[in-house]
Amino acid sequence: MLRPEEQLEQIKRGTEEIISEEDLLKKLQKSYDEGKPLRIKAGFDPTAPDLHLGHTVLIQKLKHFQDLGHQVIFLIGDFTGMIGDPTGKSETRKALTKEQVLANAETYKEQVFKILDPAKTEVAFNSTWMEKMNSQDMIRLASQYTVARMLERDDFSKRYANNKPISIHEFLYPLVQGYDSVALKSDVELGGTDQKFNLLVGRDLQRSHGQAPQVALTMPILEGLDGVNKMSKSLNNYIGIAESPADMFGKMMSISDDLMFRYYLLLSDKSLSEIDALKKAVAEGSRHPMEAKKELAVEIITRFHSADAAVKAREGFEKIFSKHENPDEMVACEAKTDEKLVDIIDRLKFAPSKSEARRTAKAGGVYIDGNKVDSIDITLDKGEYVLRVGKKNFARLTVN
RNA sequence: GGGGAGAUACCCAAGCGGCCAAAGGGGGCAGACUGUAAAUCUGUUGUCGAACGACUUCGAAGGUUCGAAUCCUUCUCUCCCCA
Repeated sequence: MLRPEEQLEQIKRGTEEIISEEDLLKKLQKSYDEGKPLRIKAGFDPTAPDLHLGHTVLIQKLKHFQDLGHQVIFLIGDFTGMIGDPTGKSETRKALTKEQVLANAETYKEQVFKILDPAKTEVAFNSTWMEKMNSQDMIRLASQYTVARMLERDDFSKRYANNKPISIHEFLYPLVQGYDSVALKSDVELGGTDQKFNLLVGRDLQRSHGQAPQVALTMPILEGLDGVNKMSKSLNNYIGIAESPADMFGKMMSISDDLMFRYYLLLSDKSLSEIDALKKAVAEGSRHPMEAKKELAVEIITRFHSADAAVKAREGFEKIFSKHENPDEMVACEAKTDEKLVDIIDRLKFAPSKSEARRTAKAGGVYIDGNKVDSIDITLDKGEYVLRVGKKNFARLTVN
């Protein structure tokens, strides 16, 4: 085991805030002296079954703890998922059904073990203890916090100020999450910066239950592909870790240069000094930003797929977008001479509706063998064609 | 419990009897320019239909009217003030 100071150095990398560093060092020291691993908790709301790079910022940090020999607890908030986390939301979330929550939790586990070692990870569900609580217990828990303190929370106070509804049950969310820390006797809890409030509630509740308060460690929130909003499935600005190498590569290349360095900082395994050097080289013009971006894409794809897949994704991308050639693999589609092009596009689901397909064509986004087609209310003669709709949709079309 | 305001398309937001498939902005999509960058500019943005057009949509259900997002009734939801 590494010495506490060295451990702290590794843990600190990339973190937003540690409350408090002093507490953490003490806990690390104690763990070191007694040879007892710390209990590291991170909770996940099972609303989104597909993990994306935004989630991995945190999971990577869990991995760091795991590699240092500490006990990682992957907490699935199946109970809280039925409440719906109000964090960062401008509106009340819809509650999930029990079935949805459990199904989502399964997919979660599968994906998270691409990063964490399943043998060294404790998986917990907060319904285990929450469902045993009766109404009295719940009220007792609720009595430990005040409305004024709840309203200190940024998203609550904003909603309150903007005349937006806040349901009472949303106040329970931070309390339950805090109580999870009591139930798990966690030493450290990890979360995004938006979780800071919830993590701190955990400290308070632990204290009032006679436990040493956990250290709250927050990680920065990863911006989505738009570079503004946080990466999330509902905003459709994410890169899913289960996505194909080609999709990952394409999405990675579409981010701005500024965002690329942000991604380097939070996602790459490169050391901080390497990243700084790269930034400098790009600023001086000795490195092309596109090259740096491709490298990052390759690194990420290698992590979730393989080095081989990453190289192939890069080659495929260069072929289509740099050399303007057709991709190696295209959807094959057969059609008859009397089938209209609109219907073929509709059948291939290259557009959400036929009207949309017509609009795309009118805007010049439909190509046959590289030539723009302005009307898609046409039929094709017998033969082989390459159909392209928009930037990404290609099909090998056989008309007979 | 009493009084007031409100619910419009993916989001914000105008419209307050026909000219409303519904202004404007954001976002999305496509094009130009590029590094599939970003920024900028242009077009477009309910569905079906080649097109004339037809159909569905302004919280929900009824009603008035030749005609309703707009008026009336009931209901659902939200916010504010007072208790």
